[in-house]
Amino acid sequence: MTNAPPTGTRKVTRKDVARYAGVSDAVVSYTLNGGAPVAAATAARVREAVRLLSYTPNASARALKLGSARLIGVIVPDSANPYFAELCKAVEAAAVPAGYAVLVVNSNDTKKRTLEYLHSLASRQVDGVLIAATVDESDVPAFQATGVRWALLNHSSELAEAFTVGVDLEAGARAATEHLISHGYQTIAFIGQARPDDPRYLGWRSALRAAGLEPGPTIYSPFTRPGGHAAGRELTGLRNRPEAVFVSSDMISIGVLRAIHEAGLNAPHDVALASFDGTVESEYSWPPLTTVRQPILAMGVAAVNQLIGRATSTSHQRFEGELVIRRSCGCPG
Amino acid sequence: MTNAPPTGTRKVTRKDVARYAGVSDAVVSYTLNGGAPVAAATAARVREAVRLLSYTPNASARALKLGSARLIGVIVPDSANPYFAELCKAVEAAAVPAGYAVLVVNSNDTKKRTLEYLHSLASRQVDGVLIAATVDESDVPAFQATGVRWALLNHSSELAEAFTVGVDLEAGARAATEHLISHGYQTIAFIGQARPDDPRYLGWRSALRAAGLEPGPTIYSPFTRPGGHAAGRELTGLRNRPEAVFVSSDMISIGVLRAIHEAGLNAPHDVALASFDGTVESEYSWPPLTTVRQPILAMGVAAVNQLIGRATSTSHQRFEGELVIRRSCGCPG
DNA sequence: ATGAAAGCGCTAACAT
DNA sequence: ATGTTAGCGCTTTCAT
Repeated sequence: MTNAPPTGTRKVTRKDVARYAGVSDAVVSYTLNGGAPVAAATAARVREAVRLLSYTPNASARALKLGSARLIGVIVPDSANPYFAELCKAVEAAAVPAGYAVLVVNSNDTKKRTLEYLHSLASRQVDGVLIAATVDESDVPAFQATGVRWALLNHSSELAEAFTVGVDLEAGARAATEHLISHGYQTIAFIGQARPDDPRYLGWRSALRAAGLEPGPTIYSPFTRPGGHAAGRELTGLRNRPEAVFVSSDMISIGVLRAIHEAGLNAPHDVALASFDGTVESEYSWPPLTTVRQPILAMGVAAVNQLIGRATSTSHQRFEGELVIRRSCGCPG
Repeated sequence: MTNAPPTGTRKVTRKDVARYAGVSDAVVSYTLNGGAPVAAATAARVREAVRLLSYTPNASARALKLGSARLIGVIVPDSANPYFAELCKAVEAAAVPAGYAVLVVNSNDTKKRTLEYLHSLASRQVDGVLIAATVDESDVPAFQATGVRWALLNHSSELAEAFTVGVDLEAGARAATEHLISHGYQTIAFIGQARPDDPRYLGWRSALRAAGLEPGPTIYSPFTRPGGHAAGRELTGLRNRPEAVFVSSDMISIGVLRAIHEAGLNAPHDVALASFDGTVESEYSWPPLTTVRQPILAMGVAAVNQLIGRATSTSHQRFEGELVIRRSCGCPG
């Protein structure tokens, strides 16, 4: 049993509606899209015909004529990652009310696929694409060459020739680390991209420095649960285990937490955590994570508006994260 | 700074390529789509022109001509729910290699939005839509009326006039409950949709009956983390707390686990759990969940094939879940 | 207020 | 092997 359209049923077009309502094709269009004034009685007849024939406008024809498919594309590394999943929903929440559909594709974090998808989206006459994948200056020319409007989502810094929206990673990391410091922990580790060009790393460093504390150990981790798990094992295996750790993402934290439990340790008692992102999972881990929540919805809305609305005046729109205190840092909460 | 296409640049069409390569429009089409044999030298010239002009075919025009946008739609209740997020990725994994893009929309579990989206997808000339939302017989006529091909994903039983794919929920629940029984637990509760038309409920019931055990308490929960949390509080508050519980989804389990921790209890020691779905999160909770893993990828592939390939002979394609043993049931694992 | 008709970019039937 | 052309369903300019 399959659901092919009943055989013999020709697709009903605008022309059928026009004939049925006794008007010209143009009037149907006017009635439906308000392109010109239509007499009330005529409009009613048209609408009735639409209903009766269950007419569905052909969006492809419309897109061809208009050069816009009322579609916006989103390129993410992994749509199943909760952070990106939430981001995509935010984009959808902003786009749908404005009459746009959202087409999400997975780059798996490869530049090659990102560019391929950008082309494929362009060919679909998208009105713009939001790129939430790792991107640097060297990618810009290729993006420009596609001719589509695009903007960078989840990008924390300015980028020449690009519109970007993202959270202030450094300030967030600093706030989280300061909170850890306020608990009195003397040695505070870092997990994530431990490089001086990573804003979270910088934030952690600067909070420590400001407090006159030596930086604790740094452990590299990709932004994945298994990556966090491995990093967590490294952490728990340390000869001088730090009292606390700033972790660069919730995803990583989830993995770290697993390693802590497996080692028979207790968080925050044996090692306290502060995390980053504020995804739902951070609320349901054990212990619940103290984390810097990104204003995901607001960022999605801003990005969509940049794409479909009039451009705002700034090239980079920076949002502030909000430290949400839960138990992993040692607070009673 | 915005990324509008450089002003004054007209979009390059097939005709430009043809002129540049010194051939007719048709030959460009033949070269690109293999509609007819083309001399090697000519083909090379065309391809060169394509490259030089960075020509991107207009998918809307193609879709209009062909009546197919090489697009498949997916309607889910919530794309940020890990189970559905993984399902969507599975669909994408099957669709993209076949040359189809995937457009995912959120119904928020309302019939109204499901139907609206079905229409909107139909108007976009999708080649089919996969519906992974709660659907019953009464919805079928309206779906049929849209004229699009559709199939039900995540639907565990037959449905007249529909093609469905889903896991054997009852068998899965039975296996999970049997495993709990094998641990020697005497009283085993149920959390989920505690109604005799829910296959998981039935599976739990029948395992208990077969073992000669009285059914433990049943607690209702929607398939969400907060729902599970509330159910978990109820569970931990019970005068005679059951020794174990079968939970209808990982999402719910995550919430239950939080309640267990908050009550100062220990799983599996104080209450053992077996769950359902096998999402990634089940592997990273504490304790990791013993759960019935659904073959998500295989189901996504099957559904896509049904939509775009030749129909298989069956109307319902049933998959078996696989019990994966972790710690929440009391196993050392 | 309504109609006629051009044309968006593409494919494919038909002709050569 | 290649060219010509009709037409997919729609919007919109220009007439009326």
